[in-house]
Amino acid sequence: MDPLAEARRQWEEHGWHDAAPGMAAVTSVVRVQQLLLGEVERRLADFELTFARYELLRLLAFSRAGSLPMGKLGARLQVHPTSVTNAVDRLEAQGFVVREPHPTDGRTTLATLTDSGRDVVERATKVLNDTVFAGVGLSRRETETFLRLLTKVRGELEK
Amino acid sequence: MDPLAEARRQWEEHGWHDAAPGMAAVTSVVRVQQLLLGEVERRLADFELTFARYELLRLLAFSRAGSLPMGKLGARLQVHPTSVTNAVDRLEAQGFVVREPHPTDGRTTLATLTDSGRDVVERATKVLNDTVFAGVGLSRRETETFLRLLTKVRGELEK
DNA sequence: AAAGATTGAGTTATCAATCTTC
DNA sequence: GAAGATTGATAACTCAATCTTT
Repeated sequence: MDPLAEARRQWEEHGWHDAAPGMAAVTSVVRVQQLLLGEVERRLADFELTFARYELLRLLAFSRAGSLPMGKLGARLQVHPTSVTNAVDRLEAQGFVVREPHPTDGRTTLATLTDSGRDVVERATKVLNDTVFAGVGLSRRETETFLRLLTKVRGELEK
Repeated sequence: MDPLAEARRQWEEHGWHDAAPGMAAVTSVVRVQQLLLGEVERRLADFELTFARYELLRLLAFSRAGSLPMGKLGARLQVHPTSVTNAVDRLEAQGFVVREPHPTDGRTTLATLTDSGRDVVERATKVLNDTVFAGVGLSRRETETFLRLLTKVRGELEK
């Protein structure tokens, strides 16, 4: 018996008809995220990376100089400044990035990709692309619909 | 500029066409979960509950006697045994549940809802139903499609 | 030996407060 | 004073190891 279907059944049974689909959607998103993130992090474990640290490296690798201000990283990844500090601490200890002073603004510090960091992010991307991103269990058409709906929900919540 | 759209653009630009939609889907799910859970927990903060603890109380309130074995809770909520111990520790300190020995099996302990626990979960449910679950930014029809796709992804990942 | 639950160590995220530089 | 980043405290989750009962 599926716990989520059961929860929705209970919601209907209590007469909460207006809220039942939304409850099921929220609970499903939480569960699917847990499963997807788990799968991704299992793959990344070989590289001693979490998804958060992987995303940070990925972003640096996409940038022109392989280097971005801490604040910019937080804005693009949509995480708190503290999380960036934490992640960069860890990545620096692993030798994947280094901290450098900003050339003109003494307040900001730059996180810069090392050769080792560029190497690991390329290898990790290849693995994720092949094992997880290539197939999330939906057809191509379904995936696009799924994305459209996710984007719509996101739009509502971000404004 | 939307960070997620930008990420997908980069993926396509690097020729990772097969993986781009999946990457976007995974990243979107992670982000939407973060936003939805944030919204839910902001509402639950008034009751000093997290979503995990709310779900546990909700499950107990649905049960016949308002009482379930710790292990059963973990199975239904699909979380680790340690998480159940943690959550029940906290809920017990808050006076929302009590631990009781199982009548016949000396190994298992029961988590039992108190009157105060039943009261708080009913009030919290009303707030969540009205403020979050009632509208996740999708039409009724879109919500059902969204749910169908989430269930399909979940099915793939859970097997 | 296996099931049920807990403990303790290690990791990560969040929040308020702080420090430096603009 | 405000922006950028860090520190310290707290909370939550995961994992391996442990303890009790079956």
